[in-house]
Amino acid sequence: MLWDPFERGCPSRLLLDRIGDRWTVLIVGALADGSRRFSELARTVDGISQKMLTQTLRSLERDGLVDRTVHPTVPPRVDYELTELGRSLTEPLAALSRWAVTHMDAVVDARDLYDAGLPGAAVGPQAERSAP
Amino acid sequence: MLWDPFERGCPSRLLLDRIGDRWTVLIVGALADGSRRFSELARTVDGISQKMLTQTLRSLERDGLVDRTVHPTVPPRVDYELTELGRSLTEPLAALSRWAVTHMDAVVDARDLYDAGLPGAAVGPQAERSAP
DNA sequence: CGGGATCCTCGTTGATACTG
DNA sequence: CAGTATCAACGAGGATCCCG
Repeated sequence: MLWDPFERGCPSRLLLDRIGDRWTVLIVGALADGSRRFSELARTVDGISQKMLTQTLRSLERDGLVDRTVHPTVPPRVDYELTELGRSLTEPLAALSRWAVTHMDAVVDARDLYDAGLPGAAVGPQAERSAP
Repeated sequence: MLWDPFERGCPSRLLLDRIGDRWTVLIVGALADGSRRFSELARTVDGISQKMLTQTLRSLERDGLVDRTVHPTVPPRVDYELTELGRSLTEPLAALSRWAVTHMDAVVDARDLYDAGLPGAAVGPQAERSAP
């Protein structure tokens, strides 16, 4: 079938939403180099609530990106690991993260420039005090 | 400076949010092969409201990813175009889109499997009808 | 045509508390 | 430890109207 994220109702747009999601990027990143426990993920992805962690992991599991393994020990222990499909997503997402980190400085500069330029608003030559 | 998206307050996490954003991916994708007018973008990115289009374009402009050119004609005409910085983001985002489109089928299958497996819930061997 | 400004409303998210 | 459940609330996002 033909998928097109530019189309309103297309499932691929929803999928794109999910994989570009704030937490997804970080969780998949945290799982990139091997299996991790629930609590490890919670610690690695700083600031995530258990709710969002659980919820996001469930989505990833449902979409076949993550395997969930429950060890019947006490206390309970649950391991999460990327599937083959999940590993194929690792590179694109890592590239995105790398872009953000690499170009953060440039973006900060651009913002400063933009914010500084707005108050004056007169970017072009002699735009001010022309009409009385 | 050292940027780390895994840290709670780090600006790079916010930046990652923005570039992974639903509309950003599509807008940058639409601008990937050249300058586009506002109305063209609105038509290309199916289902976006003018508010979100304007808002997202402003963010992209502020972050130095997009150039905005106003032609003083009547009726007005505004062109948007990726900057050098913006073009550097094109590939990572396109890769993400490609991943979504390419693996959509696999994800659909995984979902079907997951949804079908949940009702029974008994994945392991002989888990059912054990306790009366 | 390209927006700016408003209003309003869902949904996502985060705290909190309880369970196995 | 690893969730599930519930609740409150903030904010993203859509619809609408108006202006240059």
